[in-house]
Amino acid sequence: MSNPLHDQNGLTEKEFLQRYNPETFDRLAVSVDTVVFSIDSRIQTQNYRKLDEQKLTVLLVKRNEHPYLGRWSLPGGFVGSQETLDQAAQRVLHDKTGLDNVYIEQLYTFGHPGRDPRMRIISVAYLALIDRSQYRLMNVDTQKITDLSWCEIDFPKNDPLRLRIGDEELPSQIAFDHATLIREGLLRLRNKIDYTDIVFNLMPEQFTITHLQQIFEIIGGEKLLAPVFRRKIACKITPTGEYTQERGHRPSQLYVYRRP
Amino acid sequence: MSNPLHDQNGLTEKEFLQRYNPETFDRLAVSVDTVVFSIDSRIQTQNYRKLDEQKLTVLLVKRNEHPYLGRWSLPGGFVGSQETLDQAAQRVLHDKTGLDNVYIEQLYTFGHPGRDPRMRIISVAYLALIDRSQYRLMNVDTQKITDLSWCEIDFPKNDPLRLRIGDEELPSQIAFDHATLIREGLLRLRNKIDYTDIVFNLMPEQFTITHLQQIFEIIGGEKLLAPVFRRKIACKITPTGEYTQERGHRPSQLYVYRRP
DNA sequence: TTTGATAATATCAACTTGATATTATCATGC
DNA sequence: GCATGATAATATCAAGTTGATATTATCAAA
Repeated sequence: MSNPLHDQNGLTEKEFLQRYNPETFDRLAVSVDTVVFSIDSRIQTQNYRKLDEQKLTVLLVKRNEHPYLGRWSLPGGFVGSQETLDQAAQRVLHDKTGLDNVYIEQLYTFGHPGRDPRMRIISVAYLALIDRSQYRLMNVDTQKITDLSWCEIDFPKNDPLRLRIGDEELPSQIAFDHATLIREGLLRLRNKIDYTDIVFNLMPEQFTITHLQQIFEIIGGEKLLAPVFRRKIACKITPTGEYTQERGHRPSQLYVYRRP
Repeated sequence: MSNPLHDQNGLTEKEFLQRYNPETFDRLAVSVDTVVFSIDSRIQTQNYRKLDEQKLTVLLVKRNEHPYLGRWSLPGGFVGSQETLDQAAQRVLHDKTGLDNVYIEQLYTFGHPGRDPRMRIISVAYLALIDRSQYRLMNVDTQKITDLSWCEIDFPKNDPLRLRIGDEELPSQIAFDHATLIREGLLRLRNKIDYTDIVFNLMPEQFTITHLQQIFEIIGGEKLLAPVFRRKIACKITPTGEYTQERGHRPSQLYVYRRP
């Protein structure tokens, strides 16, 4: 729909657009990088008892290309010319990790000149949350990526962020400014866990209240009182009537998320 | 600092970067658009009494170029190749409106293809808050802008957003997707007013509690109870001992923001 | 049946909140 | 002077929420 008005060069909007030359601006690229969190629910059996330790993890890929060849980075890629930013984030996840149809939300846009040695690259960071048990990781892009790994996170309140893969501490090994992106993602998650329901994107279909509380504690970075937690969460979950089959103590009931 | 490792083409990072051609990606631009809010404290005298009505306003500019020639838009511009996004937002404000050294925070990045008819333009939106009495607006860029104006906002809770300049209702007259940007800025402000101190960026040095409460009500979109509000705000402000000189009723004390 | 583990609920004082009522201080006008 | 009408500021208080600890429940093993 062309605007009937003419500008200072006597052009209508239609004429203006036909002559518009995009090359007049500096060369620059836009990428999306995704900070994917999930819970590692590792079950250890000690004596006759089951001990399960929950870990918050973030998904990293090992780069097989310059720059930062051989380093760990977040899964990312350039924004295609015909896709929205949300679509770009979903596509990048699909192309690099095999994950589909994941909960995402835009996190922050990082644009410091020099954050990428190739050229000016502005990165729109996305936060993604998945329940690991419902997804299967795959290294789709073996040309550019040699490895995928869940990286364990330690982030107690008022303490610095620590990242670990196996026995290797790696904040300093992380490519680009991606350690900052992970930190921002964690702070967003810590902030929103109290006034939204996003945490349930990390949970399996059924879960116990104790399990849920542990995840609140890991993300919040501090211990909570069980009766207080139960009161707060009660309105968001529905009991199933089923119970866990753990041994050596009273079984705990399984709940499901109750959508508002 | 070159990486000693070689990639699949046998190149070091240094060699890779020397041969890197940025032209392999689609043409695309990044802009910043700023949503500047301020309070219009208009003072009307009726009979012997002073009535002051507060209005929340957003700064708009009237475009003197295609596209959307003659329409109102947010002040915006392209990101320079050597500046950070925050610097770009501050520069754009300076270049288009004469405002300097303003409180800003990144809001959201809008990248829908087709949001700009010229080409793919990804816009990093910024939220800015100013105390109008401390700044002077200026139309610096008369080439591209014919007018600057504060646009009045009405946004009661659970109701749609309404915008007005003088007697003209203008949501539909706003260029690009800028009505959406304004709405997102308002929702951010409404959300953060309760758990941060950003509202004081809108306030003059000294203010009364009633004045502050009115601003909370406008931004929150709902009425508040005075004693409850006073209790909540008490820890954030310091009484000055000075009082307003209003006539016809008990004078109200002036307060200043107490930084934490 | 005792022990030791975790789950789940009960109890309760301290604190916070929403709401209304009361008191304070001014200018006006009879 | 004193009643009036306006807004500022505080008082009061019941109801609700929170933090914390104590108690009870249910299981398996020894």
